Amino acid sequence: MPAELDKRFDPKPVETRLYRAWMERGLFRAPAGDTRPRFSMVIPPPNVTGALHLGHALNNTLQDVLARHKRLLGFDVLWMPGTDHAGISTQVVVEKDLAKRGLTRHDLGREQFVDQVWEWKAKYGARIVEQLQALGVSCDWERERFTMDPGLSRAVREVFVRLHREGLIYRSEYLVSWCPRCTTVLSDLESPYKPVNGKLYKIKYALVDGSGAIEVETTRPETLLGDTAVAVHPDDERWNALIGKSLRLPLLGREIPIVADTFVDRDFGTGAVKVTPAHDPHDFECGRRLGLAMINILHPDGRLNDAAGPYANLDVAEARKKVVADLDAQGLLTGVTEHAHEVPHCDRCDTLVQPLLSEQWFMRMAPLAAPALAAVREGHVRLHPKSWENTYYHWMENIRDWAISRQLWWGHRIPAWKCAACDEWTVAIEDPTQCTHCGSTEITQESDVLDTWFSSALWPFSTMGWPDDTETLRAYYPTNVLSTAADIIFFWVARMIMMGVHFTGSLPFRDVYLHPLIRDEQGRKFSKSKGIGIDPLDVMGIYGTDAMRFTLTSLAVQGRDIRFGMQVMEGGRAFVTKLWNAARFALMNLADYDANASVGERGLYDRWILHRMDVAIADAHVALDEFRFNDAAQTLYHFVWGELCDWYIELAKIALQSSDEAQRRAAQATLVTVLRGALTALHPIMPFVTDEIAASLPDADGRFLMERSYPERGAGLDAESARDLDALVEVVTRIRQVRGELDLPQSTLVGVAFPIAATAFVQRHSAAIRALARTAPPTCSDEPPSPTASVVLVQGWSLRVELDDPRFVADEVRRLEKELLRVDKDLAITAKKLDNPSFVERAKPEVVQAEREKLSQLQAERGSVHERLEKLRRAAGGET
RNA sequence: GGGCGCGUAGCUCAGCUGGUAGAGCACCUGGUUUACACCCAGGGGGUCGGCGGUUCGAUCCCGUCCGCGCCUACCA
Repeated sequence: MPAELDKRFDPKPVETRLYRAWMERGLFRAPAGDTRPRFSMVIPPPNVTGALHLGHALNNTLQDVLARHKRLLGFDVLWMPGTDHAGISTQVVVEKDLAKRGLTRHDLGREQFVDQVWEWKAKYGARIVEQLQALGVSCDWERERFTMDPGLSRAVREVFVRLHREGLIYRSEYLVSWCPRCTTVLSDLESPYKPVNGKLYKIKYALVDGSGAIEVETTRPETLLGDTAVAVHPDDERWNALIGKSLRLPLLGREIPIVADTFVDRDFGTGAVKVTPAHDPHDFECGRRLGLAMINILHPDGRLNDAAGPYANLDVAEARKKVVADLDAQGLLTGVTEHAHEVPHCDRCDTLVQPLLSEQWFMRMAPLAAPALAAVREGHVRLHPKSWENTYYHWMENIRDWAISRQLWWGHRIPAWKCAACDEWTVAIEDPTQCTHCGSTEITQESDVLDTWFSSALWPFSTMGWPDDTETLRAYYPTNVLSTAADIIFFWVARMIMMGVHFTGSLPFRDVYLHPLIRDEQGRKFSKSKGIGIDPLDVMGIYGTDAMRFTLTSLAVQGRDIRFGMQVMEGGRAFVTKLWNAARFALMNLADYDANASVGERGLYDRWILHRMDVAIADAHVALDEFRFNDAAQTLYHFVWGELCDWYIELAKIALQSSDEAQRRAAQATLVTVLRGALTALHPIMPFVTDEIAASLPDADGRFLMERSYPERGAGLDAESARDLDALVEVVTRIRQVRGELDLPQSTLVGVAFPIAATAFVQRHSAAIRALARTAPPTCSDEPPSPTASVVLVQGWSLRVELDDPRFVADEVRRLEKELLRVDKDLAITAKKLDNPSFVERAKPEVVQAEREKLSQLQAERGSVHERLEKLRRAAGGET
């Protein structure tokens, strides 16, 4: 005796109950020891900074779809969960939190501050996990990892030490992007360009010998304090006579040379460039090439230092103002123009980035990039959509060394110790007690930590126990799929590939799925700082988790962003409700159903829906294999709504009320089979509602859907039966069209007459036609239609719909006229094609043949419509 | 400045290898039929951004222009 379902589905209590039950049953656990084929993924570890956003919801829904799908296919699945310490981001939020209490991290000191961050991590890391679980994700939570876990920290040290030993990690003075607010170096990736409306200042530099002056232009006039040359293009006839002469640096009076360098663009400004090697990336390169002095004019906090002479201790903005004023006063400022350009800002705190000279740890990338590039080129790693591969190639081919040190407190502290005696570095996995170079015990550890992405790059194997040769690693590494956002291809994906190849000898994953970016209704990128965004927890609260998951899945198209407004959720919710109600209908009709009794011969309609289900599930699986999540969702949606509910359930009602016990039982059994099949197929997308319904089906056995598998393929339908069903659908639809166009109410049953040739068809489907098209019992005769009949041509039969009311004649005339217009239009197009000799000659024969058939069909249709119309007009004319 | 992508019904978007355009929502009409008004049945609505080209035939291929977006870049 099946359970009853409530009139309405109430998601929340079901979600919490089921998730707990799944966990208790250990359904997400990856055993590592068994013999089934394996499928593994690592979660892109969310930052412990804050809360889950809609992008996470999308990405993790899609991963969960894959994980559950593979389980239903019989795979041993590991989906490895965890979180990321997110160096700068987390440090910044904790500092902001401290600032509310009027404290800075320096008030606490390093150790205490780091303790504070761990507290933050404990709190928000747990919250993130809760939110992921609310989404229903089936990660193996017993294996949850954090990038600063002891094991992962050991992996980080191991990698650092090995790379250092291989000469791939080195220290160097370099012009880095510096955030004066965070007082740390930023990678290129962490300092995005933003448009700024600046000014272009034209400044006059006088020649020392008094023979004239050169004008240069700059957007950052304060940097002239650090100028050590002015450069011109060697082939520039305006200036090359002056090369080698000296200029008097304005304000400070220093003598600087005029140098030649081809990096100068002769067409920009005056063709002469001031060179500030310590504060501009291009000038730095130029300075290196020419051996120019490098004068650093900045303190790490962004104020000017003593090298700036009278401008010392001003911050950059103040110094600029004063420099400009002083230049102007001395008549050296010869022009100011508006100048819009793009300037790097700190990705985390939006502060203007300053290029600054400093000693940093670097990682040599070119040797690592080569195999990673080849892996994608040769198709061993595939990006989906493929279009991202070009972006990947471009970046990898032009890869630069990676500045890996960060002047932060939160993160993996660099395992390098500096000797006070010999000034050498000792790099070691275990904390050393003395210098390996001179044996001195006067060593102190580097205070810098590693860029967050350093540990993220190891994630696929560090989470599985590397560098130990663990069972987990052997079983689940390399992983199969990585699903992530496209904007971190370089930050993360490329680096995982490089590190994976280098340290494990294997590519860390085969397929990389880049999910679409979610934007708001106006197409803006979601952003916490601008307050643009939708909280997935709100969405789940209002519409239910299944509805959100279904909606997100059906929006996940390859290569296109998603515009998300709350309104699109309605469709998902409606679908959940539809499924629920279909199940309610089934259960109402299964009260006396015995799951163990044998099922006799299934009816035509039963076999049809089983066949349709087979096709739908197969299509959905192909779509999933190709990461076409939207297609998978849509295929199943259409099957459930457009075929199961719209047609099969309506057809089944006939059998269910039938006095033929065998027919009734077959329909009951089919209903159970199809419903369970549909629920299973939808389970990866909508895990909660499907499991909830499945538990009340009469064949429930206490197992969850995930403990079962997809329905077996096979309940085939022969081609002839399929055509028979197509004909039925068309007949019913055509009758409904006539009814609809004449606005007949449901209560009006119309008479329908088929030609004698259709007798067998009518006998087979009489009950269905009556019920679905709301007709009187259909008859078969070849008599001409009565004056008040509407005639439609379907399946080659002239079908008469008796209207029994002269009032409808006018409507019918209008309907036929419209019909005639349509047929004539189609006829014209088809005829034109066939009249074209080159079409008949050159088009594929089967296409020509199809056109010919279409032509004759249309001609017959036209004849019938026309004849009918004439008759009606005559009849109408005769009456009035 | 380069590279990539997008522009299809009022809205949000599907349309794999070229053969007379689809869905959901919205809109209009009619509906309490053994689940579902978050529903059922029917309907209207598109020169597939513009212009050229290839082809018997182009939303789909090529060129170009217009309008968006993303990535990337050393014009100070």
